[in-house]
Amino acid sequence: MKELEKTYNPAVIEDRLYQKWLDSKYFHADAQRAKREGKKPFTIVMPPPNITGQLHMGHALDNTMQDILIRYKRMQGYEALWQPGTDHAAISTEVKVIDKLKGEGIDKNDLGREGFLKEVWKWKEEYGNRIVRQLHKLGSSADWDRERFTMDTGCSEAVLEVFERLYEKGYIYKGSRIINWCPVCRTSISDAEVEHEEQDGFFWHINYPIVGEEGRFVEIATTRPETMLGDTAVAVNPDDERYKDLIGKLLRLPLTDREIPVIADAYVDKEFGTGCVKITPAHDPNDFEVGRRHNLAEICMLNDDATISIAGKYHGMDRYEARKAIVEDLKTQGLLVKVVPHSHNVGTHDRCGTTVEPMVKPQWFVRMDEMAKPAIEALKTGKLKFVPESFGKTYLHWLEGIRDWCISRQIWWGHRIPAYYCEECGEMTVAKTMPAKCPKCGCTRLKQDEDTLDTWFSSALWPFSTLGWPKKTEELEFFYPTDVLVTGYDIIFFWVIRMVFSGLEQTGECPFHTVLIHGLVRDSQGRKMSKSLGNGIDPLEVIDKYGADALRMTLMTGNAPGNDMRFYWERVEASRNFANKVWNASRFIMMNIEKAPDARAELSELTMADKWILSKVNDLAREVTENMDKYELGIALQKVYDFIWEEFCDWYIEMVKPRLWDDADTTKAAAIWTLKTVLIQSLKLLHPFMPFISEEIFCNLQDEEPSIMISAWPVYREEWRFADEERSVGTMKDAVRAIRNVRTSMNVPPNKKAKVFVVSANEEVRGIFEHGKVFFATLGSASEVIVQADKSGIGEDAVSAVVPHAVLYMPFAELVDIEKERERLLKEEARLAKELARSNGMLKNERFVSKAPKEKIEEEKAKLVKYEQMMEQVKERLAQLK
RNA sequence: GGGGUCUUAGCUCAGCUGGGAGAGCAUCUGCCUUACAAGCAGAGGGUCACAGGUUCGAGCCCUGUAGGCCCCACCA
Repeated sequence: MKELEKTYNPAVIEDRLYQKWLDSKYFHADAQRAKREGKKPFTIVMPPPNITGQLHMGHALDNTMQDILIRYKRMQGYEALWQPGTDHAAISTEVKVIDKLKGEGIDKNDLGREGFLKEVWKWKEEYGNRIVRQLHKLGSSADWDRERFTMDTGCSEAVLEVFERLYEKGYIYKGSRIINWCPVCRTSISDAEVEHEEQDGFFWHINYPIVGEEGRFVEIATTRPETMLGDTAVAVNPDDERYKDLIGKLLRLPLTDREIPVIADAYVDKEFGTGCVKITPAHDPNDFEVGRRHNLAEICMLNDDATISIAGKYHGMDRYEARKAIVEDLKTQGLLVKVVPHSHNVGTHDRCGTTVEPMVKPQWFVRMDEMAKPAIEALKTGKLKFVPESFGKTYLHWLEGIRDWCISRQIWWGHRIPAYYCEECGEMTVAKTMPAKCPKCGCTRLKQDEDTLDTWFSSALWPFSTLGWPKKTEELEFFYPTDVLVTGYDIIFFWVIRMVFSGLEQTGECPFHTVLIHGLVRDSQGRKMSKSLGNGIDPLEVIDKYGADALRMTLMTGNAPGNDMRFYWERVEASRNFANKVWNASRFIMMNIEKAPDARAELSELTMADKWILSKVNDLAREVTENMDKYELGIALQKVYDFIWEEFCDWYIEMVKPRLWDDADTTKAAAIWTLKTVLIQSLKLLHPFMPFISEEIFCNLQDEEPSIMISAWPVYREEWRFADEERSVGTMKDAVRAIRNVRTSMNVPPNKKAKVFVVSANEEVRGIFEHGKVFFATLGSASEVIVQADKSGIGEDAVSAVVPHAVLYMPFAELVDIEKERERLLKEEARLAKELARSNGMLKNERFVSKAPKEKIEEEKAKLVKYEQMMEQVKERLAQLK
């Protein structure tokens, strides 16, 4: 056992302990060993952070929650695997490396595909592990020996396997369809990657002249006038009486030499706008559908960088530049009817914020209709659960309206699509490796598809690809399906849903049974932490200043699943203070153990107080376990906190002090044994939340076990249940509080000790107070405690306090203020009267007595008796004071 | 347009299956009491958004209203 410093200093302890845990392989899960030892698996896959990432508060929260669950289950005797790894983060990484190269004066295209990829891998080697090291600082007990990367050989193999399987099943197809295009990143993106934001814009009303009818026009309204260059029709509702005669006629498309037809389609809303809609099949998702229904041409009028591709005046202009010019020209020609302010939704790319352009391009898609079904079923049958449950609705809602998933990206960093084209006949072959020759014409010149896969395609396989799938590994067999997935509500669509349908499709199993959702960590004003606002708080800074335990505790207290939270430094301080409290209580206990290193005690030798606290910590273990099992981590931590600070430190330790100070006390050994036992139990319950401080104290406190993290989680023990002692100490606490109250209200200085008379007609109660005498000295500044059945020997100059079943008298002679005491008693009388009224009201209510459960009625009756007795005492005392 | 969620002490938030309103911070009053002033003891402070309903009993369940936040959605 070592001497501990006076204040807790996390900095010197945390790195050392983390290294010890790593060296001891405590984080490592082993299927073989587990099977040998008959252990059951408990598995969590870590959401792989991007290799471009830096640890932020979201990661800190996410990983703290996972670590808590993993440490808890590990202590419960499960073979707990926390599978870590990183994500290649396709677009994010590519953009980052392009930027870096740009800074060095290098253009991506000059390097070529091979050269560029080399640069990205170099970048990954250099920076890709940064976030992993940062996760270490947090205390994450992930199995780093199994760390994976979405583009390592195994995960890539899984990607190829899945792609091939889905292609052969017809679930993956290539087609020319309308997709979201990011003109800055120059790639397609999926629907989920588009963020909609409300923007103020305009409605431009434009006249399209009717061919052959001089002076007659069709008025359309648009928010994107430049797209008219791609118009191939104007549509009206077939039932719209106003335009019936127009259907089939031709219009002259202004600013072009083209003529376009008026068509009828039910998609058009008669009530909205002018009732006439310009149709641009190549640049609007609705128009695209209309166009396909009517066999309209799809005229692409934009280049990949959103400049105008159509030959003529506007060629090469940026889309917004062109918009201005076109509006100007229409005005000049007198075709612009009016401009109306109009706010509408604009889609932007979530990575770069650029307004996306819908475009028709040949892309790869995953058909979703069939695969969505089992994923929906999984939730409905309870195979999959969300915590909190309400997110299940979000999940269902999205799956039920799901559209095909665009998986191809026009970037280089990522898994290249395993499709090969014959340069001779154009035949396409999908295969894991390049075929030796074209299966159709036998030509040996084949070329791989240029596109790569959406980064979420590989992370969708994460729960099983990391365990060796498609190989039937021992790990996969033992640890899969995993148990809990912890993540923020913001990536349910991106990731959770895709993991579920991929897992069900490829392995036949739901990849996890529970999805534990957390919210966002916001700044103190409730704003999202963001780079642009500069309001982010670096978790590493918090760890530096206050320790990882304090950060973890801050993130876990007062936080319910799925709810956002705000970050306050004051809360970190409160957490740090708690760590210090634990530290000092332990220091106190160790000092006393040193004085009596061999203290041991049998349960029968324990005093009332010892049994009380043992019983309390026993209850705590049961309750905390229940909360943990229900994922109520915040509540569990709150209970541990309250127990340690209030019950253990403020009450028990104080109660025990006189026994420790008295060399002749025969119950000293029992006290020391109890202190140590209760502390160890508390530390174990605290460990998942605050792993470092609990480990440090645990190891200093005893030599039998090497680490708290592999010690056994406390279970409820019948022999530690002491209901009588819990009640008795409850009575004692009431009495002590009453004494303190009286003293404070009389302004009695703490150093002025006073005799306390306890008067109770109840023999049992007198017995309790006799037992409790010891700790009245420190807790109630009592110089002496005299327990008796009546008031004999107590002078008129004593102050009184009524507690259940007893009245306390303190002779303060010169300090006594009859008026003040009367005030206190009257206040108490009023309070009791209220309680009695409530209690009586309930018990006299026939319907309550006949319908309420028995134990509730009994409970109420007991309260009534207690209050009646106290009321009697108060009245008696008041009468005396007259 | 659809869905979700929130409204509880001055501030930030807990409150598990309905059974006497809680925490942290802040405020006020005493204390350097031999583990801890990052502490100890005490105090004040709430028509649990509003209106109905179910129930013996509602912060909790149901309906509606108001306000806030979020997500989804192809009204040009």
